[in-house]
Amino acid sequence: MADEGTKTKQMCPECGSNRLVRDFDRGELICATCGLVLKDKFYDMGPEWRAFDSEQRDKRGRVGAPMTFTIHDKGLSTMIDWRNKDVHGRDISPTSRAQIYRLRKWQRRIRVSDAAERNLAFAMAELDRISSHLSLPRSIREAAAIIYRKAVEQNLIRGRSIESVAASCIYAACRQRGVPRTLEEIAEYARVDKKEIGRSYRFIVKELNIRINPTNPTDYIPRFSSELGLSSHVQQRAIEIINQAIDMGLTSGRGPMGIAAAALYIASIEGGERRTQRDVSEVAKVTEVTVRNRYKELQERLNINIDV
DNA sequence: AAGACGAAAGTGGTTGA
DNA sequence: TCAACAACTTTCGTCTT
Repeated sequence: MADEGTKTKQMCPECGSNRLVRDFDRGELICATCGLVLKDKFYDMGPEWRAFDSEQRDKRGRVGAPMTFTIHDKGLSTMIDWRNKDVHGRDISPTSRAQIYRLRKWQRRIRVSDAAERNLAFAMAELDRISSHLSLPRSIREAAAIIYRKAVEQNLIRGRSIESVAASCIYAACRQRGVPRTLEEIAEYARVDKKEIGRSYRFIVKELNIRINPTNPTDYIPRFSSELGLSSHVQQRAIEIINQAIDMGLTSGRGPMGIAAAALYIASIEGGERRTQRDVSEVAKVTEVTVRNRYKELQERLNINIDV
């Protein structure tokens, strides 16, 4: 519903009234007197800065979660009274009683479909917001939206927050397309914690029978190594190490990020571009201890010697 | 002083009875 | 539903460069 009578300096070109009203749900500016729609995009949600890679975007982004778009009708909706009395308290005639009964029925129907629409719109906005923060390609966002719609169709949202389901759809879409983002990264921008997202994710994947390959640690390498400023040579070597590790079955049951981190650590030292365990563990979002454990293992089993 | 190391205790999720 | 279990984290003291 529209905000009540936000007065602006502008005048309606149709009727000359200055009672222009903003409808935030649709992003429209409307004349309250004659109903003319003046602009259908009075705000621009896009950032005023440009970013050329995800790091820059992270640094420049300062958009937080909106606080008050969750109350679905902002308490402004009208309800037809259940009593069969008119405004003067008199009984309503049987003929108009039947009419009013039909009106009530329709109002109920419209209101629920209205709420469903709104929830969907909210979820889509949430998908957009998160995926733009993570610089995800359009195709992933679309995939996430499709998953979300399926979840709605099968009534999987009930009992779960829209936010957590939206976030888990993004996670699922990323996993499906081999563009891995960690749960952490998604949780950073979603208004739900990692645990919640993980729970919804598992549930939805199970219920919708989405087939998801186990994450390959090599998928993380390009992103991590670019964040560490490592050369493509080192990057290549890290992938090589991981593939060897996979062949020897060293990766099963291990967290893919830990493996990726360890391989990058080894490769960076071999290539003379040493990064500290701390640096590597930071971009991979694991602890130094994990990096250490993994890299000790890899070093031992693959007979890699690092002379410092 | 920073980085690397490893022990020990704690956490959250999976599995199998 | 519960306990055992593996992977990973947190924390902290010690060693190395």
